[in-house]
Amino acid sequence: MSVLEETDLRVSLMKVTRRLRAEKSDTELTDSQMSVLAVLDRSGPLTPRALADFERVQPPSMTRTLASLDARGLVDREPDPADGRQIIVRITPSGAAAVTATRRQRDAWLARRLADLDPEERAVLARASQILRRIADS
Amino acid sequence: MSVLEETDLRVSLMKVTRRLRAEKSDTELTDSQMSVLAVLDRSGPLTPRALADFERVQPPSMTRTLASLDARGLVDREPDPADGRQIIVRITPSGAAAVTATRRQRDAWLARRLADLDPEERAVLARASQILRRIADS
DNA sequence: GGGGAATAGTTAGCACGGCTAAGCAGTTCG
DNA sequence: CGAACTGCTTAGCCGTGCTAACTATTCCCC
Repeated sequence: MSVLEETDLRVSLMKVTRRLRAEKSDTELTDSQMSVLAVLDRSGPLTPRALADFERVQPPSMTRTLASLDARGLVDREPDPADGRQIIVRITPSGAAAVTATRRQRDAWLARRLADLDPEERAVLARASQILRRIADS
Repeated sequence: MSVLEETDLRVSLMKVTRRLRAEKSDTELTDSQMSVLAVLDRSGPLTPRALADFERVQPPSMTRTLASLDARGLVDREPDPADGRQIIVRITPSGAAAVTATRRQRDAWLARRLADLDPEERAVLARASQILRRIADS
């Protein structure tokens, strides 16, 4: 078995991610917008601070992303009745629909590439996906 | 065996790449600047057009990135003696040093994570690296 | 050889999303 | 009560993606 070189893996990761990132269309949400919506869709209502921490972003950056999502009606922002400093961000039905639509569009490029692989290679990527997730969260 | 979902793989890739990107050296090179320098370091002098195509970016974006690298003395831009329309971009010794420094730092972060894996997991990532490279180049 | 088409690079201007600094409102606690 | 802390926002800088439009040069075909 080949030796795993950090540089090789890193370059592969960045290259394929750059390709993925390039696969956008006009109607599509940006990376950060999509990512925030996906978190809200999966985890339920959160505060801006919690979202910023999760995305490893500073609070002002999250404010801007949320303002943009709010303006498009994809999220709601309501004051927290229990703590006047906090805001509760909630995904709207329209936002949830956008998550689904955008995800589908985004996955299309990758799905086409995966379709060209043989089952064993797909299995490798499935396992790698889990391992990389663990690394990213560490 | 788990099913490979495009979304899972895509999110894993983007998450870990985001973490990697955060590991920049003190020289404060951005991802795109670093990427261009790395290409020049590996492939030798290139034209802006060639760099733009390689990075899958429009020429004006590359112009700006190159201007910034030029201003920092990390690349040189000289007219092509053979074709008056073209420019030849060349990495400087200082630019090559920046590549090495950043690469070392990013590899270090990843190397620490890989060290926590067992050999079988590392083998999976080694194979995935090759598969992803092929996908990125497709 | 001359003239239009194509190519290379740039400039201008917009959008977006990182960041820090600073400010305001609300909460906590000595 | 008042000072310190927390949560969010605003203001403003920067990098980098884009398109449109411009200049300069080269190519190619009549």
